[in-house]
Amino acid sequence: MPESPENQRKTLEERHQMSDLDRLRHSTAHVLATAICRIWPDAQFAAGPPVENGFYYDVDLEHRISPDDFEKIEAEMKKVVKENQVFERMVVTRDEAMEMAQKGRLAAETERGVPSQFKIDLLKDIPEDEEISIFKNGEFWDLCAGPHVGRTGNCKAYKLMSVASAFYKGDAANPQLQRVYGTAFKNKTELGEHLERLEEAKQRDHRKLGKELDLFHIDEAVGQGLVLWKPNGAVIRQELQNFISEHLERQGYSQVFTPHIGKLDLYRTSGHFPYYADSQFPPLAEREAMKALSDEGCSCGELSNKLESGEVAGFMLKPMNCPHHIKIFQSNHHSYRDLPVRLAEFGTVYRWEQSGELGGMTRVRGFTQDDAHLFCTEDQVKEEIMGCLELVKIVLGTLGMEDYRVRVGLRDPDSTKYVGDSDKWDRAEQALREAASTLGTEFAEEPGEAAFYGPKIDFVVKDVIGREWQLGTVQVDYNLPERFGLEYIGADNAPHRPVMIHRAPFGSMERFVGVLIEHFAGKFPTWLSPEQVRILPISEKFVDDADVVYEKLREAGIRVTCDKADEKVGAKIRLAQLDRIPYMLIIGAKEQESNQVSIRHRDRGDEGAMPVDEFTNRIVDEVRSRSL
RNA sequence: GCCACUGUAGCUCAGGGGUAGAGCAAUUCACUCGUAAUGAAUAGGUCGUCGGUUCAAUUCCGACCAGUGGCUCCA
Repeated sequence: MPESPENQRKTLEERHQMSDLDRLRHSTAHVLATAICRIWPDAQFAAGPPVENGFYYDVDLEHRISPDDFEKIEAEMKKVVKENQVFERMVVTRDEAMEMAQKGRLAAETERGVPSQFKIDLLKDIPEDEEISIFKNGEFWDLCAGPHVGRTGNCKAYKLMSVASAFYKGDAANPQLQRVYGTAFKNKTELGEHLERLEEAKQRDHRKLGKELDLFHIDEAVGQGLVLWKPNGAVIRQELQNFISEHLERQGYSQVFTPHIGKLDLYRTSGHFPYYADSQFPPLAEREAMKALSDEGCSCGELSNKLESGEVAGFMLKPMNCPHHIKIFQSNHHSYRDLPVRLAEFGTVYRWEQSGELGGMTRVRGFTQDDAHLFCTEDQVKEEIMGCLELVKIVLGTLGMEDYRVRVGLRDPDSTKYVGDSDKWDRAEQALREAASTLGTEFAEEPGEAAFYGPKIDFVVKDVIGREWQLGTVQVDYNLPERFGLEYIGADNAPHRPVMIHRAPFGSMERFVGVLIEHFAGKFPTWLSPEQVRILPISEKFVDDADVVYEKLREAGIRVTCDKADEKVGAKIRLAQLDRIPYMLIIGAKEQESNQVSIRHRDRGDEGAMPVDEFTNRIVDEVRSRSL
């Protein structure tokens, strides 16, 4: 997500409000720097702030730090901590600070032949009226606004986590530094708990579970970021789509289907080509045009120019569904009485994400949005948005995802990059605000976060590693109706321009299911479980009885299998547990005699025996009500 | 796209200049079993791809592809 508060300069006052834990982490960053500088005296340090769960320090260094070095660095840090150096604040003038930096004395233990280059640069960024301070711990002096803990001895529970690279000041034009991440806590117990949480999080990583539970596969031969939904994953997706579709029907949506490609001209009209060409798959040129051009000896570069200028016709994999839906809307005349028109589609789109950004199902190159476009009058905007939010609320509520953040993205008052007149914006922003306040959840208004074509509401959830993912979104759009010249006839018998609303409660099926896997740690509620019941006959003698039960459940529409393997029941249970199957039905001599099944639930354990019909009713009910 | 690390059996991983090894899974056989692993046998791999160095490369080097952690980006 784009927010990067650490890049924004904090005022001294803000810094002094730093929490005790952040203070400790920041001091630990200095301890880290001290250690690195003892081991590699040529180290040039940039910034070393506290971050969520820890801290980092950016350093430029000949030696490439690897995790193998951590032991050595931590050992040196331990010495610094043991020395129990006092963190001493010293106020200096700008000139004095600059002199130290020139001598290489900053972020170092001695003067060096080379200047402390990044510190010089950072010094230049300090506002004229701000006090400049140096923090010293032992011989390690650093340009630093603080604040710090009293002594290095306070930093006793820390661990280096990873080393990565980062552009200096987050600008891709700047050189890359080595960023050493660490975590630090008040004491070893809290550190241990944190590390344990991380370990648990790793266990529920959707990439790991996706493989173990056979949900999806990404194959090199198919392509990066292109998800293959395996049978188990497809069940989950289909159930979710059915669930949404039910609610779409209730809310008066019409479902449509559209192709995966469209003519370049369509995207010229929408403004996506060639303006956003970098984030799209390259265009598909028509075969005859390609042949004619290659006969002329036209190069690839020329071809792409011709595609761009429109001299050569071509198609594009759709990066979004809007233009197709717009064309459906435009294929009829519309009276104000028809509005709102709500067109919904599970539409697959393709975007050329940078390769380094791809990962699992949460960031992919082809994905299916649970998309819809609403065409309505200005007056209907608020009500329609409320309808959209209602849907998001139902969806997240049904899945027990209560831990989300709502962002209302408004326009940046200073900017002129927005389309549409400001009256409309004011009204739309107000409508969003009012709609959001009906959610019953706190929401944050974020000026500047609006799209250029309209304000929006986003739902953001955190994954297990603490990364935030935008899922559902509701966006008002003034741009596309304008570009495509959309119209409806009003009560005054004159043409009017409708407002368009984009909305996707899940965002994308891929990302949503990825987040859902982690949310449930693979233990999907029964209605979503690919396999809802597994029958476990105790021995070969009972497979006939198992078959009878199997047929009954199948007829009731339950996804059931029977484990006829030549194994002990303990082993079968273990397997079923690992597969996160909600219900195990055990059938042996006892059950045969009493004509019952013994039920074991993956979390609740042995639930005793009951007649098959009773169990069937129970589970059918559980599935129908989509209970958690 | 950038930096770093990684790529060995279906999965998890060990090994290492002289054409490869474990556990689980798979297959077969025996056992007919009561709430998280019965035992035995068998089979399974151009060691990511392509080049280079070498008498010899899976091992060393390079490029590419892919994954992971970050950075940048995300209409």
